[in-house]
Amino acid sequence: MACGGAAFPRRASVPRRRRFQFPKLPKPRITASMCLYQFLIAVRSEGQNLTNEDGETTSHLMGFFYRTLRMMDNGIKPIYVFDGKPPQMKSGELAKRGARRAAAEVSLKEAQEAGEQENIDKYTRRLVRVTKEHNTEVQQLLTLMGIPFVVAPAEAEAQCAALAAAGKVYGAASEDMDTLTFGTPTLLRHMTYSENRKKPINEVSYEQVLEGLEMTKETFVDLCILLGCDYCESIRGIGPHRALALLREHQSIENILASLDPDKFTVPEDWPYAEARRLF
DNA sequence: AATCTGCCTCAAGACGGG
DNA sequence: CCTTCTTGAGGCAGATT
DNA sequence: CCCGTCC
Repeated sequence: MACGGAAFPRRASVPRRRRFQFPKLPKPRITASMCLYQFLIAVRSEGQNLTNEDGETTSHLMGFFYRTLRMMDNGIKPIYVFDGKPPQMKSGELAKRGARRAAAEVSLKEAQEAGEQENIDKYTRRLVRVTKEHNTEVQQLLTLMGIPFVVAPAEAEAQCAALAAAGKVYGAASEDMDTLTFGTPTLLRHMTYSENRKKPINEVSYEQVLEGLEMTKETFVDLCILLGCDYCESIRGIGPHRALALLREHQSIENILASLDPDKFTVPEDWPYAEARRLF
């Protein structure tokens, strides 16, 4: 999502390089849906997913199995969090996605007709879709492995943040900055990066972010809304820098709106920023 | 001149032998 | 009625100050 | 590290 790293000055995060690819931490929570996508897209051989003898896909199971073992080897006890019902999306976003998918389908067909294997692989990956069965199968695997998991009532990020805030787990592992907006005390980024990507695990402290930005929880939430979260549009022409500057000056979206030059910036009609705020 | 925003595109795991 | 669901990073052009 | 293989 769009609450991107660009919004956060480097001092707000605490990078830690470790000898192992995972830190020695007790119980981070990990959002599972993105893992599913990654495994289904990446775990392939000659363009095909790995399968059992009946032709059923096993890429996601391989991925979860080995990654979880690796974490256990490094002294981490993960708790996976699955998304509950899908988030209600903006209709514009949905349309865009449909268009992208359709474009990929056309490109795939062209590649197939031209016999361009490289492009066939590329567009096949772009069309990967995670099903309910994939989710169920992974949950079954985790059960058999004795690894706990939770199915969130709604968004996994919110659930992660809630349990981290309650002190049940060390932190939330996610690439999604919304997790921080939901109030996770500790956000672990790049937790699932493979070793060859050479990225250090990034431990972000909510408190230090607020301190570094000199913001309160309330202004931080407003900042994320201005940057464009999953729940509502952002204001065209206002990106990270202006959003930060405006909030520094005015403290809240209401105050900003009151002083914003309507000739320069167009605020979306019926802009539901208050609803978005309530969700965080 | 130096920023800043927005749009485009791409790529996405893990293991182990040599 | 069903097929549930993606996203971050980096590069670039053009607008803006 | 590189690259074939995992199913």
